[in-house]
Amino acid sequence: MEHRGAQLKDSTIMKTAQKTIRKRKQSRRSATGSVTLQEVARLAGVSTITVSRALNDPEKVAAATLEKVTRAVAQTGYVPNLLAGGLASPRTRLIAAIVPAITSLMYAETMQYFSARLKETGYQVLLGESGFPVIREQSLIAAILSWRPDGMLLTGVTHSIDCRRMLLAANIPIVETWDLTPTPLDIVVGFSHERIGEAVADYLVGKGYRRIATVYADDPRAQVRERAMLSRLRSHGIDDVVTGKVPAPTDLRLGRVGLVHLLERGFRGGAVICSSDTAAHGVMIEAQTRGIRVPQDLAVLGFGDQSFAADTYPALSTVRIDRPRMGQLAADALLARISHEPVHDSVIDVGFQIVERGTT
Amino acid sequence: MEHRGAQLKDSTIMKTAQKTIRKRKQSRRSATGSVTLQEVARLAGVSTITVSRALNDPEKVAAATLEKVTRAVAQTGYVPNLLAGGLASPRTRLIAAIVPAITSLMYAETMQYFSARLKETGYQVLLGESGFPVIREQSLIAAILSWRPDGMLLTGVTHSIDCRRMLLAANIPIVETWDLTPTPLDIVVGFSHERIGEAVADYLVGKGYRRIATVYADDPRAQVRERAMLSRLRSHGIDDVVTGKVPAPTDLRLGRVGLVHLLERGFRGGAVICSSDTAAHGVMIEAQTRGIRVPQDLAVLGFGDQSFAADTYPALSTVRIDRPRMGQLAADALLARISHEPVHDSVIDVGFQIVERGTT
DNA sequence: TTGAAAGCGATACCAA
DNA sequence: TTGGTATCGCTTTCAA
Repeated sequence: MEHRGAQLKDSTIMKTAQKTIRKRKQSRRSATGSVTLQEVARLAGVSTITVSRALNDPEKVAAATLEKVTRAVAQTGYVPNLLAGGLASPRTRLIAAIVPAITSLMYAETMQYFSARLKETGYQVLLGESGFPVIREQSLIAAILSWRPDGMLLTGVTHSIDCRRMLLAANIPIVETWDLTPTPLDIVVGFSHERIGEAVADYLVGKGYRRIATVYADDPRAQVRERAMLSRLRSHGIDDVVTGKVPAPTDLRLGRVGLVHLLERGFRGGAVICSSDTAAHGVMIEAQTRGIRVPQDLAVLGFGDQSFAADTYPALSTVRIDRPRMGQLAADALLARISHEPVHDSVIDVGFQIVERGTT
Repeated sequence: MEHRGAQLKDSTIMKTAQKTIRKRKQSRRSATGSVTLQEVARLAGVSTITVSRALNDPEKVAAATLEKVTRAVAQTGYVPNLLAGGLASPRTRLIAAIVPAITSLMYAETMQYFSARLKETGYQVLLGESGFPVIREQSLIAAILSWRPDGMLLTGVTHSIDCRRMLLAANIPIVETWDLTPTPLDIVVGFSHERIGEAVADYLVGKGYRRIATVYADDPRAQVRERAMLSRLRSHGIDDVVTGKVPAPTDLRLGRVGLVHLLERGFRGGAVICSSDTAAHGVMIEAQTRGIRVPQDLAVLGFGDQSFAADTYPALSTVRIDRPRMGQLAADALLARISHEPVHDSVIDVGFQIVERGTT
């Protein structure tokens, strides 16, 4: 009996050992069917770690070895498994980004510049949409943190307590964008919506407008701009602003509807301020349809300075936000934090600029 | 000597064993600083695999156990590591998508519907931009395949030999979109650009237009539409079409410039066909600026039926593509393939529709 | 219904 | 410059 017991034990051990050896010796395709580092290593006649180095740190490998590895890689069509790499190392080469809606040109453009900058350095961007209104942010953040990104971009600076907790617990560099706050989670790259609201008010009053209306989206940042503007207008003695609210995200139709509502509520001429260029565009179309001349009868001011507006639409003044710069600075800030470079300023104001075209 | 050898061996084994035990017993924060399954398991007083099951297959776990696990998860703020999960299992819950440009509203909208559909089933979309013109597709595909996605969406049906090889080697479900082919890599969900070109030609001729011009983007699919249209127009006896080429992606400015060029080349009135609604929009703005009446003096036909055009812009006819449907069908097709459901048809034509508004 | 053990495919650390 | 070995955190397989 005892003998049998020992026999059994032995045979179990042997089986395991054999399995391991067989596995190592085979070096065939992995379970998933794709080529592994092992296979490349075997073909090149070196160890797996050497292949890894040849791929990630070519200068740390002898020229001859590099040559052999390169050939083996080409021959096998090896594609690294970044899941395994990310698991094994403290870097995943993944950056998460959360925007309200990718169909919003403003955010899409920012993402394009952000991604382009990161791609240069071998990072992949994982995109998440928080939607309007932002309700899913928490579960979205949890889902995206599951991929263990090396850094994260957020849109806006307002986050629920739970979100803040999760983000801080993740212990990764975070850059907030499209707004400004003296107390960022980590870094913030954006501009002040309050100052824009005030600047717009001053600008219009300076141009001599007294009869003013708004078409603003139901979006927290737009609301901040509107409130600041109304407040400043009041300090200029203007307190009969006709305000029109539309749901976010805005589109041409909402802009048109917005103007219709303003007219219904008795607004006649003056200036209309919109929360986006798209809405402003819609207002202009509706005005044109009704024979209201822009800018003679009605001035229109947008926000964003979209490419469709810049230098193309003849009669739309707007507030320019330098999106390429914001996207790139956000990427650079994250990269600096990731590589532990000193970050001089954790609050970066990219500013804004009122662009006057034909409408005001 | 033999004895010593045995001793040494033993002590080595013991050291390894001790290390392992220490590790197991500790169950502290992982190297990356985040909570692991181990920690949750220890707190819940169950094994790691039970926690895994409670999270992924709740119905395979006893109610009481589930309760304990749920509490432990909440208490620790556990966020699963999907890199580890994806590495360990044949599923990564990652789907790759490659589009020419995310700032192109057409593609952005398709992606939104595609992502939304996949998010419902717990998938994360990994987005890649191939750019205009498509040159980086191969390195992009390699980079994105490094994340071992469970499936992949491509825009268009034209891929280099090397790309096809890589894609087939990846051995994952693939859906090609925005075009049609009888020989898809796997599945194709799209529409025929040839048939659109022909339909547009027939439509215009049917409306009585003889003087025709084009503003088409330097984009392979747009070119197919244009060629098919020109060919069909020729068969209708129209062979003096004034063609204008602009770089992709189109924007309002390019539309305006496009019309300017047409006029410079002697085009006077008739109909202008554009490769996108955006370009068409630009043409209309330029026309308006020059006092050319649309549609009385000039008919304009776009492509895409963007939300900015649908029911909002009063005078733009267009070719409607059902993007929500295309995005969702693409997602459904991938999901079906991933779960090995029978796929009835690997070529899905979502069709198109010429929408007449005020311009033609 | 639950658990033990063996990987998944790469990188880090240390030694040679 | 190169390689051995031990992970990374999870799921799978198989056994209880």
